[in-house]
Amino acid sequence: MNTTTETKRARTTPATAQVLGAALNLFTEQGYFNTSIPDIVKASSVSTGSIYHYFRDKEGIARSLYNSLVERMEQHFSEIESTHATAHDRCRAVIDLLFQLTEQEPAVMRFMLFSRHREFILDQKPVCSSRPFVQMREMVAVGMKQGEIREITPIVAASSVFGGSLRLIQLRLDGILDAPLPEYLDEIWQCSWRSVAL
Amino acid sequence: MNTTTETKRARTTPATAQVLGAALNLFTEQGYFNTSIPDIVKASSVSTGSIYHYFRDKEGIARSLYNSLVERMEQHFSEIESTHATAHDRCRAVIDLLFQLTEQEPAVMRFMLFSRHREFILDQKPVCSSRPFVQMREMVAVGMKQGEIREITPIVAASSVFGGSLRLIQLRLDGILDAPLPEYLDEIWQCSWRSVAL
DNA sequence: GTCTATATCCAGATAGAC
DNA sequence: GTCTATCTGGATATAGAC
Repeated sequence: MNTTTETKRARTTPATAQVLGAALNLFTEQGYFNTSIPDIVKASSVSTGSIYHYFRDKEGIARSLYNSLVERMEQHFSEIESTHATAHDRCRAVIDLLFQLTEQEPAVMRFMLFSRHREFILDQKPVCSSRPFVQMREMVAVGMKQGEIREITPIVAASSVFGGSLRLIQLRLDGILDAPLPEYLDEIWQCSWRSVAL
Repeated sequence: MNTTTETKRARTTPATAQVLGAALNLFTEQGYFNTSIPDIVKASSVSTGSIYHYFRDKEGIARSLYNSLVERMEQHFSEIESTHATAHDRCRAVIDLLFQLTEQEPAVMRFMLFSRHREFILDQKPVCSSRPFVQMREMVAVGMKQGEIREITPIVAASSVFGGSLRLIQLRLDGILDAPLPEYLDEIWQCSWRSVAL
């Protein structure tokens, strides 16, 4: 499938998948710059030559990783938009998803949300401008138009709805929170929604 | 002043101040790892030899910078605690301060809040565990004990009170917000407080 | 396509005169 | 204390056999 109009991203072979997996772990555990190609070679069991065959350079690995994760998040959010009708339900579902993802794949969340991509991926826009974040802000904006959410500056509303949860995710990833995030979902959501509801 | 019990931090000479200033700008503009010692030499007009004389190594520059900024923030917050009596007033004052600092010294905020210190300063605890962040959580905890804030999990309350504002700071630093942060203070504070008030 | 061996570069760090 | 000149390691990236 999808053999036509290949969008200049590397195909997925077993080897590339291994490299991307190893890179994700190393990048999030030690940071991009503390991870050398030899490190990735060891962790992925793929040789230097093959790595450079699939990815133009080290940055290419990070770029490929980032793009695939953003795309995956986009699809999740679109799914949420199509299965939930109100801003209330959509935003809650987003937070629920992010909390679950954080527990199941902490490295993914760490890389997506808390890496400084612009320091190692050239010409990269800040994460906040990426499609998934735009989708989150749109959910809030729609909710405001439809009278679910108070009339305030849209970006302030969005920050208020998602800010607390994103903060909890960071605390969890930094080891400050002992309990799994889903345990806090009801409480934080109640706070978040109160902050913008009529 | 403070000549006794010097706390193993480098004294402040004109040269060290220049190095720290240059490093702060370079680290926040390009990132720590994209900044070389020669870069700092050029930007600070202090020679390699002197830099290594004052700071053990490159990491030492970052460490010194980080410690001095954390200490400064601590003092700001203690000042706020002693001049404001309620959690409501204290938390609002903290956000007010952070918003102003972001406008006046964006590099300081960028370095404090959004650098991955643990990737380049060894044995560094996550920022969220640093004294200023603890102070912020304490303000909320006290407010809860005194009945200003609903009885919920303390860390959730703190995340809800400060999460939206921290999010706005990030958006502002990433160039997503055009207007200076203080213009949003009233709105975001209203949201934040509603989220936890009785 | 995959591998090993190797070239090249430039970073961090030091030596030692002044 | 400050400087310039220099060393050294290890990183990214390539060459070229298989």
